[in-house]
Amino acid sequence: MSAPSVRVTIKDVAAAAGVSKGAVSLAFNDKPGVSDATRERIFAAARQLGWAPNSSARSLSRQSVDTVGLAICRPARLLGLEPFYMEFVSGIESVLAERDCSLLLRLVGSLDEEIGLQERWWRERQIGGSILVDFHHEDPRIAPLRRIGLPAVAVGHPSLTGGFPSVWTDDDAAVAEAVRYLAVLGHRRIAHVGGPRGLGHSTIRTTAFERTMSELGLDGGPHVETAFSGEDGARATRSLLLSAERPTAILYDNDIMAVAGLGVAAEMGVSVPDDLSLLAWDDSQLCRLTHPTLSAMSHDVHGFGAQVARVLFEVLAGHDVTSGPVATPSLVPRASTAPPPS
Amino acid sequence: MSAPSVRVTIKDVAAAAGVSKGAVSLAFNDKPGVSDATRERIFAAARQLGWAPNSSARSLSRQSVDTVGLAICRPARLLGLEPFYMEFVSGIESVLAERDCSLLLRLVGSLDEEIGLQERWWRERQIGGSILVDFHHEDPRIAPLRRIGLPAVAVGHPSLTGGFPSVWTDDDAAVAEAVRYLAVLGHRRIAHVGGPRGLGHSTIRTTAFERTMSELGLDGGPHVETAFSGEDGARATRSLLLSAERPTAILYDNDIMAVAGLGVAAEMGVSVPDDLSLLAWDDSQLCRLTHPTLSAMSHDVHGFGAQVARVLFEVLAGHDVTSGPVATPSLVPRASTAPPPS
DNA sequence: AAGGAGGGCTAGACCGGTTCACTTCTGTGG
DNA sequence: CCACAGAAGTGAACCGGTCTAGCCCTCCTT
Repeated sequence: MSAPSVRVTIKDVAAAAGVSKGAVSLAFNDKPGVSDATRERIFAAARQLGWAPNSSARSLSRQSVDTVGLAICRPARLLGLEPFYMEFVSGIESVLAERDCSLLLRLVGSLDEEIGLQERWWRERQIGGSILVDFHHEDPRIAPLRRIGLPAVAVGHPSLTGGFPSVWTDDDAAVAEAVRYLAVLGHRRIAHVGGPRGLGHSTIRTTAFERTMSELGLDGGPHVETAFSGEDGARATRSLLLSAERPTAILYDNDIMAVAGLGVAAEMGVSVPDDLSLLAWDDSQLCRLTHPTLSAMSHDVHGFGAQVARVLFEVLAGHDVTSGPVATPSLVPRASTAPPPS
Repeated sequence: MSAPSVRVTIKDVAAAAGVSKGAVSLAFNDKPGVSDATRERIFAAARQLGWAPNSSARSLSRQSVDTVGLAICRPARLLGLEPFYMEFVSGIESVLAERDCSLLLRLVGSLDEEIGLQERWWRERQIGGSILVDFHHEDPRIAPLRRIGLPAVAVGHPSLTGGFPSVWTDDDAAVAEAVRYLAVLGHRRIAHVGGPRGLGHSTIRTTAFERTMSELGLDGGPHVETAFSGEDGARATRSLLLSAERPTAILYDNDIMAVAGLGVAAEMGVSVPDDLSLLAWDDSQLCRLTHPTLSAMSHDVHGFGAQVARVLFEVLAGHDVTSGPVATPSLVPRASTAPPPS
């Protein structure tokens, strides 16, 4: 009664259908060379035996794999908190699934570890290509991974991705929109709680922040670097609120830090949005659950992931790749932003 | 200059080292039959050619795969929010990585879709085994997956997992602890915001809640069913706070709903913890970021994932499996719980 | 009726490893 | 000096598919 542990192979199906292995292969790959009647007979036999082609054998002989890799390099405790990645992964998968492809996911502790992993994956032909995320300045992954010829698509601005075809969000424009919005509300002392300087998109956002501030004739607002954790966001907010030139608005680089900022404001008796406006990035459900609800720069992370996957398939198909930005994050005003106290 | 797209195989390495394919295989698998000197020569040749064994070829001839599957069935938007899964996955991977194993992750939309996926994975020999999560009552996955003989470990109480070896947390005991704690503080009207009834561990918690309440001689506190989303948590909290018999304490089944509950209390001018105590489940960083900080039932999710992976390896090795619970979640009191108003 | 085209199908090489039966060589005990 | 054990290494079969060259047949053309 237990599982028939006999391994059923293409040969068994062929025998059952009274044809050769080759015919079965043709039928299962939708290729011409078998009549409709035979094809049906083959499918029936396969169904009855519960056979599906062995994927190792298939990729061995096809010389190709239908798996793509994704390594994410952040401490797990942080990752769990950022809704971004799960949503991103689900976008990737929505496209992979259409093509019967799988995603090999790995959380790594450092970029060097990632380099080793990607190299191994590629050399062992475990993956057909990879998605590279979180680019740093002068990213150390670029040289070795290009050298081994790993087909990949990079998530990040082309200025960071060292020649890999890439997909990115126009953070520069989005930051500008965020800052201008706060300025229009009347804020003049605007602070920015950003990510670590090494991380490419953090730098882009920080630069955009400073540029926009000076374009608006506002003295460069204070900028604090963090590692994206909630604790960091709380610490940064606390120190900003205690500073002599206390800002009237704070722009955060993710939503978890903004939530933390809201907590700190409450703790210090600073009223949001009356005394202080907060603006989050990476809008997630979280921003709608707090009181007051958080205004945020929102974007379609699921669609972002899907687009990345689509471009990867272009790369794998050997097509000319269409690097390009996805839709720019746009402002969703909620209850955490208002004119500054007069 | 571009990547030397020549495929280097074991034959090339053998030639370079002046031995046969077999010798290279022995060397790379740490098997006796080659001298230390030869072994070194082989490694040197491999290193120089940048060779690593092709994983498809290897699993084809070994008749085994070093990949395990995990399908998670929840809407992506929800998933992103629950820190639980990322942390859980990272725990799984910490064990897989030690054994050079990979995780195939897929987000699915329904249990039926998962059944199809797991069957395909297994029949195509893409995975050597699987991790099954989120068991429902009379879970429809059990019968078909047992029938095809998929080696798997289940995450959930044995009463739910239909004979699959399993790992679980003792939610019953944890709920009892939570309720008793609130009772000791003096609360008598305690409410429970739980998950959907179909979901196994939700039912266990709900039952435990009701049992403990009656053991303590408290009239069965109101229980609300939700789908685990923040919006659900907000809605549930709102209706509880508006009810005639307004509870003085609420126990939530995850942390995101507790955060939402906190927002609703603030919005309605109900002071936490003075007028209302809140207790969260699945303690994450989030619980420390709000104001007030959230008391929670905390457990080591990373370790949970790791233990699940270890048991899966037992299963794969054909050993007798050691099903068993992991450490029971324990209460971490913070600022959201206090005695009820007198 | 001969020649050609093309559909349907098969045999067998091949993908890149692992493994097993077997050979060769070296040292060892009787 | 021979028998024998064990270590080192080889050659070929095998894993389960894909794919190409080629065979047979039917139908069409002239």
